[in-house]
Amino acid sequence: MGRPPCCDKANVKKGPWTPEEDAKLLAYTSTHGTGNWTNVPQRAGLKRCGKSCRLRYTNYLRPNLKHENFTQEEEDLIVTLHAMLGSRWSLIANQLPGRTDNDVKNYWNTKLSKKLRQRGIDPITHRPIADLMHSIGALAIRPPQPAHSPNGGSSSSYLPGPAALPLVHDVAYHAAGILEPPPLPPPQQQQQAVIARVDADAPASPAADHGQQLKWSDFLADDAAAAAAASEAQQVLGQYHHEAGGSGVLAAGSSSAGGGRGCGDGGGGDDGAAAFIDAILDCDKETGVDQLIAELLADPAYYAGSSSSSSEMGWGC
DNA sequence: AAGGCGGTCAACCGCCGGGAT
DNA sequence: CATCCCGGCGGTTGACCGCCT
Repeated sequence: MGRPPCCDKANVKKGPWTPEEDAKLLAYTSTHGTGNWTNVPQRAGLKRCGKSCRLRYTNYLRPNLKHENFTQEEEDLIVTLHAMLGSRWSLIANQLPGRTDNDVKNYWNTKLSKKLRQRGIDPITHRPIADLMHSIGALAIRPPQPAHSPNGGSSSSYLPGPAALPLVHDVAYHAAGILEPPPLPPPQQQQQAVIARVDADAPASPAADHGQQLKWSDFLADDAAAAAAASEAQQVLGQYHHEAGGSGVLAAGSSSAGGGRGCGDGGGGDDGAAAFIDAILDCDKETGVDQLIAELLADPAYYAGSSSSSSEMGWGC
């Protein structure tokens, strides 16, 4: 059962905001601050839904918002973070001062995803499209994967974390091996977090030459840049996980549609995946690379100068 | 000049997690 | 412990605009 409407839709104005409405909302927030949005329309004299007021404020009226075009550095950062986090627009926007999640989302959907596609990169997986086709062919002969979702509602929403970590390598466009989303490991193997390679013929990646299996830790240990980037994603996710209080925030794949968010009531698949994440985080702590993250995030040159930069890909303007 | 078309982006919708009661 | 309510999130929609034919 969904929630009832937050306001009486019959008496609520919809559509574009007028300057007068903006002025009222700004006047109210400047004197009373934000919060308790459900009461804001009444107190500010607006015939709007509280949600609409909040959205208008956070996406347009809020102080310190940037309204100019995205810079090359911001583009690079969005692509990098999207490769690591998927469509966690609020998380990505948090790394871009003055930008809102709506800004980032729109920019991605209208500009960046097309840029990537034009350059032969799948904007969802951040892998070369040609390699994707190859891996699709490999998947076609694999035995079917067990259903992850008990209600079948969001079977496409595998964890972005495990999927994204090797993609950090991919986003560096070093053509790491084609990796599939992590299979749900049996309990005795969860701590090992072993990922099977789909395509043994893929270009070299750490440990790629040494067998059909590799561990996340191999990536972390063998490539400092990838380790740092991966750890960065984990730290961001971990922080978000902490802030959000635990469950639910790690689910939903980068391309899941139709409200595939959250762990819901916690199917077995998500439990396994959560353990998988824990194993990665533990590994990260051991290597100590998480300390690098703050420095990397604080240094724009990391994004501009790393092999993952768009300049290397030539997709700058 | 006008209609079609695609791109952009503000706004809406439905769902979720978490705090309050 | 259960329920209600609020804020937040991501996906989607639709109005607007500029370009092209």
